[in-house]
Amino acid sequence: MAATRVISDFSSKKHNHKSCVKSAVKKAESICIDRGMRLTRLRRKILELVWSRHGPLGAYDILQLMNKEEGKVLPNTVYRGLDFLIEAGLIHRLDSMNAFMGCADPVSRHSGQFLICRSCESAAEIHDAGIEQTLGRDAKRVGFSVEQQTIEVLGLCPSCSSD
Amino acid sequence: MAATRVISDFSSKKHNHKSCVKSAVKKAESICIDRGMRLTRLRRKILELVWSRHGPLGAYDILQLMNKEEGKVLPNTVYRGLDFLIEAGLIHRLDSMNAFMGCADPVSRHSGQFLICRSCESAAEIHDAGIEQTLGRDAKRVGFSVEQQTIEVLGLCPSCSSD
DNA sequence: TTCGTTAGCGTAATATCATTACATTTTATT
DNA sequence: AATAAAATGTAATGATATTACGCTAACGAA
Repeated sequence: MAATRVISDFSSKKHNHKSCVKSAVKKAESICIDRGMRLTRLRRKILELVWSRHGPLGAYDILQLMNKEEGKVLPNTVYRGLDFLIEAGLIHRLDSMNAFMGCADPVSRHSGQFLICRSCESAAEIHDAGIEQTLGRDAKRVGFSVEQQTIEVLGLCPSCSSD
Repeated sequence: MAATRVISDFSSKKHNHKSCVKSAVKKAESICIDRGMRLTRLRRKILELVWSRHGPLGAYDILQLMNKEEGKVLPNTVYRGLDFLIEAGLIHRLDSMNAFMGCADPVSRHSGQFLICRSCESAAEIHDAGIEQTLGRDAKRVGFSVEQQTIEVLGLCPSCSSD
């Protein structure tokens, strides 16, 4: 049986965050080159901002940050950037909270499986291939052809549930 | 291994829809009585409208229908009704499409597992207890306490994929 | 029954999230 | 350099959801 992987855990205080933003951008650059996609300045900036939170971030939060760090930017611009990044598999969208989060494993395309803390609004991404397969099998049984799976589990993260 | 149940399938042309709305309301009434919840006229009306579509329906669609069939109603009223119905387990919210759908099995509380057709925007609800358990186990492994699971699979329903 | 409390609803305003349409600029290609 | 395609600028608007506050109806206790 395939093991469940933790793609990105709830962010701990001791991890070096700056370096993980950097690493995400580096991965993104190499992926985009490989695939002939253009990681422009704007797109890279948005990716950095998403990663800077190390957790779900709303489009308008990003907009605010952009306006602070770049010149004036309108919503549309942010959404375009986000669309690109999603398309490239560099970030995921969390439907249940209208937010976006960097993907720590953008090389292997996968469905999003998230544990979302309702208290601190942090999130962890996991990947359980078994679930993906089972869901695929279930869908097939009713003649449904799967294009994308979204799994979002709401609850309390370790640190919030110990409070 | 627990079997996967189809809670509500993609709606077929030959099923008697009127009777299934009726049955949903009847179930809802008995559930609310049992639990000491009040299924008011407004709430029942909203439940009927949700069921009348036999598929995901947006809050503002419901609002329009309310305005047609009842007097003037404002968004707030609809959302309050929807919140109640969700709370009672009588409908589910589909986060990926900002829509609401009646639950055909409101007696047994369960997480929502949906197959959503991107073409005709219909949806089927299934319940695979195995997935629910597995996800729970995965969460436990990282110390996450689950309160709610949402699974939304996007793709093509049988009739749309044969086109 | 009456009183006090709570739950439900009416109403308006506003917050939040996302897209459309079209002009302009940049980049890649020839 | 000329052209086409992709990316971005800009404004307006659309779609979804919540807050705040006041009134009324229902419910339980005295």
